[in-house]
Amino acid sequence: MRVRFAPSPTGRLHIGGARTAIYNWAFARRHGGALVLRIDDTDPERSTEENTRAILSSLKWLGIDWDEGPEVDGGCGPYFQTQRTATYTAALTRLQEAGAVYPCFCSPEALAVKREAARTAGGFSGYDRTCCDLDAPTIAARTAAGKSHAWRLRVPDGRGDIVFTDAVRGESVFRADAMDDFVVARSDGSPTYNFATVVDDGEMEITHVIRGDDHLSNTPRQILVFEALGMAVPTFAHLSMIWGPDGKRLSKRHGAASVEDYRDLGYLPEALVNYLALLGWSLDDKTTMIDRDSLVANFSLERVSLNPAVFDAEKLDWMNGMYLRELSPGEFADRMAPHLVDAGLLSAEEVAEKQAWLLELAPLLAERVKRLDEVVPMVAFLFADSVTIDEDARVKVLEKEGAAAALDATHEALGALADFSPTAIEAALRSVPESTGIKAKIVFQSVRVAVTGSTVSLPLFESLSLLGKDRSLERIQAARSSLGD
RNA sequence: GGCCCGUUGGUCUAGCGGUGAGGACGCCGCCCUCUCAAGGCGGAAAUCACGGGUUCGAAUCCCGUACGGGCUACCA
Repeated sequence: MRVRFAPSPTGRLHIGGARTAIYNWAFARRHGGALVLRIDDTDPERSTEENTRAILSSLKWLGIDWDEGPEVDGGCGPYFQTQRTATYTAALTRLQEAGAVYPCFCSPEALAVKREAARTAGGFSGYDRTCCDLDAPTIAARTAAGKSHAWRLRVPDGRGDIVFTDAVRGESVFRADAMDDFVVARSDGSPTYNFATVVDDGEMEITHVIRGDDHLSNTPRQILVFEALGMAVPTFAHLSMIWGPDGKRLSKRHGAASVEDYRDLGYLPEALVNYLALLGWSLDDKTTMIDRDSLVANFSLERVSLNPAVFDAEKLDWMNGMYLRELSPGEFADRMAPHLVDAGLLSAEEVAEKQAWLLELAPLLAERVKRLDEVVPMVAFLFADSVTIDEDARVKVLEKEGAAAALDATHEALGALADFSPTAIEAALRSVPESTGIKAKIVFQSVRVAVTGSTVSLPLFESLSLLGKDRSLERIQAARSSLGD
């Protein structure tokens, strides 16, 4: 079995494209087939090399490897459509010789006018076959006169219904007479999408075309091309779209829409793959966490759902948190380090120097973070020279009865410690309520606010230990002084 | 306009003629607890879009309607 993923480099790898890639990949791996990566860059206006590079790197980041394509030689290259013009020309020649296509001299403007008219009149708005039966002399004369023409595929007269069995949707029927003679080659000779993909899918011996269902309506057209070319028609499988919360195709308008966006936000590739795999496919009635191997072992097109799925960022967050918590402290530290560096909290060298310290910090963060970018605000207090105390926290905690005395007592208890480990700190702090009679909650919260500036923070004892004795005492002292008397 | 696809709690889904319509996210409550989380337990939440059939029996099969989406380009 041979499948392909054929993104067009007109943008970054979209979340929907990523899911299509994952399904193709899983299908290929499941059946021991090959995944071909082909870059459909026939749109010169919008295709860029930068996008191509970004797409490849996103796929790699997701852990999707391909058997043939850019950077991986196979027998069917090249894998960029812009480098395959000779193939399309040859295919077009075959169609010309077979009389399966004809030149069309109609100008796009004239066609647009007719199309509009036909549409408002109600009914069929396809090409009206003006140039369908031009005789050779006419064609020669127009060409000699310098008139340019496109090539259109002639839908065979008497062609019955176009029927195919979609691997996820079942039997699909399209009436051939509702199909118009569409353009296969533009007047500049370049192939259109519906022609180039078919030629390539045929030449590359693709057996299963798994793609978004925005191509469902194109399928009968493409089948006509396969037939005209005398090539085997592959099995099609159309995946429904991924929507934003408003029921519209997911896009940047909804916020993050590309794989890169999600990477930068601190999602783990394994979480994104898991989430996407289950957005439109299910293993059974209860599996929500599925790793790569199980996905490959169980993926099937039959269990792909037909209806569009709304992308639920909250569920992705939850899932990402699950994966984050499965990481070892070392792995977590490695993954979060880039975010600390990006935020300017640490330099790359410091990351290396403070490995042990980061390893202690990691587990504290892992259980309260859903995205890696959330670590930045949580650890900011550890990097700042001093801390600005949240106004609300000051009023609700520090200015309350007993807070000042608690800070005094804490300062003294901690100051006496030689060992500034979390357990030693905990013992010291727990002794304060006993010796002073101040409620434990007030003691802990006062210290927390003094040291972190907020009523919400990482666990107190560990935070103090991570901060270090000197800086902890300084902050407690500073908070205490600010209270006066 | 024409052609095509889809419709189970707010969201992702299981279901493929007989179920108390199951699970997950989210939400609410309780427990745990130095805050926040994480974790554990429990709960609310679906007249299976609507209307007709078929059948002893329909979320499941058929038809229609509504709503949503896609295609209808010398875009992909």
